[in-house]
Amino acid sequence: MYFTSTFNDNAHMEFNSKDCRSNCPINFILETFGDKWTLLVIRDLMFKGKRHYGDFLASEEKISTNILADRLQRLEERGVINKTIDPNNRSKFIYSLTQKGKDLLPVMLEITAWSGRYDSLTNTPKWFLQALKEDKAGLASKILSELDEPSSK
Amino acid sequence: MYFTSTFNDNAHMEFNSKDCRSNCPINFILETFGDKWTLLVIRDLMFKGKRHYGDFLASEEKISTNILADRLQRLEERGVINKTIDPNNRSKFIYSLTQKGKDLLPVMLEITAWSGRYDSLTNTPKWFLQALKEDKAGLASKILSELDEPSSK
DNA sequence: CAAGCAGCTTGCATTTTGCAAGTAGAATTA
DNA sequence: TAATTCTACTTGCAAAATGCAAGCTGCTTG
Repeated sequence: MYFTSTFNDNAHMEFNSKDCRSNCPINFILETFGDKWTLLVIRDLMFKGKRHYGDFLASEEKISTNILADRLQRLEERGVINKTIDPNNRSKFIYSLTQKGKDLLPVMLEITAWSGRYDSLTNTPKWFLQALKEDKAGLASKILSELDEPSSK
Repeated sequence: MYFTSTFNDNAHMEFNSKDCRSNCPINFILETFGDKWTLLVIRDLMFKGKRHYGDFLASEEKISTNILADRLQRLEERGVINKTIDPNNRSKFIYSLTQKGKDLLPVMLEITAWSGRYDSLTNTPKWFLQALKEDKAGLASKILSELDEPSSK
């Protein structure tokens, strides 16, 4: 079957740690994000304004198309992202973060801070790392408000 | 060769994103922690007072011994943990977090907060989630001080 | 000095990943 | 309106990572 559900039938079905190796919160996040690719999709949605399948494929880490399809489906199943038809082009889908996805922002920001400290070649701009130190909450709400703009492109 | 270095010869060799798929901070953390097991070892060191090889093997997620050996070695190479001989038993090694490892605490706490919000079966105690909301910094410094105690067992 | 423990290593079957190529439907172009 | 292109996948297969069991080695303990 080629058709896949555009809206999440299982939105009411919570994914929780009964389906996991343990009820540990660290393990819980690993069961969804514990691989080399999933968090890059979140990054693209959260920080890079990417919305379409082809946008994710074009990222510099070069995710392969079968892995991307698999990860997008899993993220939708678990309520982290939404998939809707692009009103401007009915052959395209728009992927976006749900509230559950947006709530990963503090995790993403702490990761960015840690990498900023320990990767001498990090591409995070100085002003961003500075803002992380001096006004994390302000930075976070700015990023969230940009996410809610009709289009960030 | 059976013998492996007990102290990190490459401590001066920084692992940075030149060896990675990109210079992105999110990708940087994935290159070390982007798998199903590594972060559980960090959790055991950070929150559970585990120190010995056998302690990690005994965790409820049941890591297998070859994977554990591989992950411990990688973490040591990358300067996230230290490996020393246990003075109480010269056939044992003690693993511990370096400063670089301890600096993952904010990431771990945000993960715990997120899972606390979205996993209805999380095993994180209510008081811990409460403390995360109300006094994150206080909670963090308490955890760090416990890490520095001579033995938390 | 024999037995046991702690920390691995090795071998092999299973699963996941990575790359290339193919497919289906909507939109665009000729 | 027929052919081509665009977008989002699916499929097949080789390569790599994982999982399990067994084995090995250097202490320590009886």
